[in-house]
Amino acid sequence: MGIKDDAVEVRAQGWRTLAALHGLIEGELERSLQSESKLSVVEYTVLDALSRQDGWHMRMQQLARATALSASATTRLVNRLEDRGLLTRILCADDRRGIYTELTASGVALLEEARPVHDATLERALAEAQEIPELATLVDALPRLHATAS
Amino acid sequence: MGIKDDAVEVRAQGWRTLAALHGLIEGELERSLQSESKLSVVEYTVLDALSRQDGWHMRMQQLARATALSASATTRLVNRLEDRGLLTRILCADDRRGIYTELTASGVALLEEARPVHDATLERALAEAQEIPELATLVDALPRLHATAS
DNA sequence: TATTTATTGTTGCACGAGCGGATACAGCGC
DNA sequence: GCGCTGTATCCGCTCGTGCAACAATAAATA
Repeated sequence: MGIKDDAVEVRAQGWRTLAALHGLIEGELERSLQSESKLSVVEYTVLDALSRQDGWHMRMQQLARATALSASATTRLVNRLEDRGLLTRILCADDRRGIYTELTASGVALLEEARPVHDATLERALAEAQEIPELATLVDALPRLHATAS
Repeated sequence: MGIKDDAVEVRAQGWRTLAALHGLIEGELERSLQSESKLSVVEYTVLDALSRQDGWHMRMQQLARATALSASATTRLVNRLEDRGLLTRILCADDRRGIYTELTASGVALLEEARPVHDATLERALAEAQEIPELATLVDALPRLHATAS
């Protein structure tokens, strides 16, 4: 086993840990968001991303990248949310091929209702993960990624 | 914004980063494994997990936990792999309710063919992620999770 | 200016995977 | 015998994919 093989194995193990933690958290978020706010994790992600965007709007492609979805899945996702009145489509003034998606008032309201649920679940899931030896170190590392500028 | 609110926001941001990196890596793995070995990421995960297991066998429930899948999804997943001759089911001798899944020779062969593809893709995906500022710190942190005992 | 080419987004389709719930049954421990 | 656990199977549902066709607009080029 040379240094090179080690690197491969270290990467693989890191990936397994990442995937395991991701699966755990996503599972819990899915359950709580679904039962409390009738939102899937992706849907929450969209609303949240929009709310953190300047002017609360985003183009379809940005959205597709932010959610790691295909173009058609993104269209349908936005359709679902639009049907529920949580966001609207707006034509870009500058590039009229483009379409902005923008939160509506009730979208903002639902998001603000869901956010505490999301945050609490996240906290709980991370706490659980910390009890699992393989995941604990990653859990510890997460908050250090974006050190708060004191 | 007190200390408490900061913690919430730091967790949320950590989770977004984790999810983004996970999505990126999984997407690339999915494409390369699918095209090179006709395996999905979950399927590869199962084969890999089995290969790293003492005696190369695992019970359905362990598998369900390892893949973050439901019981019924696990059954179907194992069915698919069994139909392709990559693993077999074996009754537990001690607890005859339980079922062990075990790699077959051709399962091992396929895994060994797929592993380099997997590892190379993982390396490439991580390199790509490192180019993305929001993800770079997490990418850097990953290999440090399981420090090689020198 | 007129014509081509590229980009952005939508839609329809066939297909596959996962889910929860219900059901069934065998084997375990008491 | 009884209740619990481990597994399989079936159902209807949702959501994802890739692909191809299409419209509208922008950009490039002749």
